[in-house]
Amino acid sequence: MSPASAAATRVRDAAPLFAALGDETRLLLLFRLSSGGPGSITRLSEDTPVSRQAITKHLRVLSDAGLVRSSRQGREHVWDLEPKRLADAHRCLDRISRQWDDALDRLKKFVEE
Amino acid sequence: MSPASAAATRVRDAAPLFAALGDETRLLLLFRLSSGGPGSITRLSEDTPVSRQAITKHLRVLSDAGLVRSSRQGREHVWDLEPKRLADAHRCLDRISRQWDDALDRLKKFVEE
DNA sequence: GTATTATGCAATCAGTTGGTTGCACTTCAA
DNA sequence: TTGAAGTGCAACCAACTGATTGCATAATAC
Repeated sequence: MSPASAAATRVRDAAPLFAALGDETRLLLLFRLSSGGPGSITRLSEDTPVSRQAITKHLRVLSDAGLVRSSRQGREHVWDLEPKRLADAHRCLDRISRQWDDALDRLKKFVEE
Repeated sequence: MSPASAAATRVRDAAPLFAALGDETRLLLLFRLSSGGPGSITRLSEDTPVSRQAITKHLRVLSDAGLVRSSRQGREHVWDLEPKRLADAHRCLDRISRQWDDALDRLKKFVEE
């Protein structure tokens, strides 16, 4: 695969992920889940100033991005982090960080010349 | 600072960054800059299907997020990555990755119990 | 069974976003 | 100096987003 199309693939994977992470309420939800453990919609809504419906929508976005998942327990929907996709996301971030390192090195050398 | 407000601060920093990264065109621009070096708006527009004005707007978004900067050279505006902010972003990604690692560990232990 | 709780669905709304086009302005080169 | 090249600005547009409210539905508790 050419470098250009490799970048394109990487970008198609990463952009929706970043987009899902690019909202304060959603990030707070993720932090809430990662430190406080799983929770129902109602419980997750209690921590925030926005309505339950708004939280539902945000969970849907995170779910579409594969970052969380839900399981039905009685009348409750319990949401939690999705380990597999979370690991994917982590690798994705590392890869981009590494490429940025390379870019920083390039800039550094450029300045030194 | 309490854990909750620490998370809030982290989130306020990270969300706009992720939002800026959450678009294919902008990510491609960043990869283009990190692999191909600095370039004028016209040059950067040549690689993409969208108009020059669209690229200008995306560069503005990236600039607001502190990820790129421009310098005037004659009638051209030359854009390049912003090393300092890029390093900040890198650290931010690492911090979140680490927290996710912790969350994954927690999930793992939870499953094993 | 009936009230309560947890959730889903739909309509609505203002604001943002990603994109375009047209025109004006500055700078460079012949 | 005159035309071409590189940008900026402004208006405009369709689509998406984040959020709300009201009502319906399903499960639980008493």
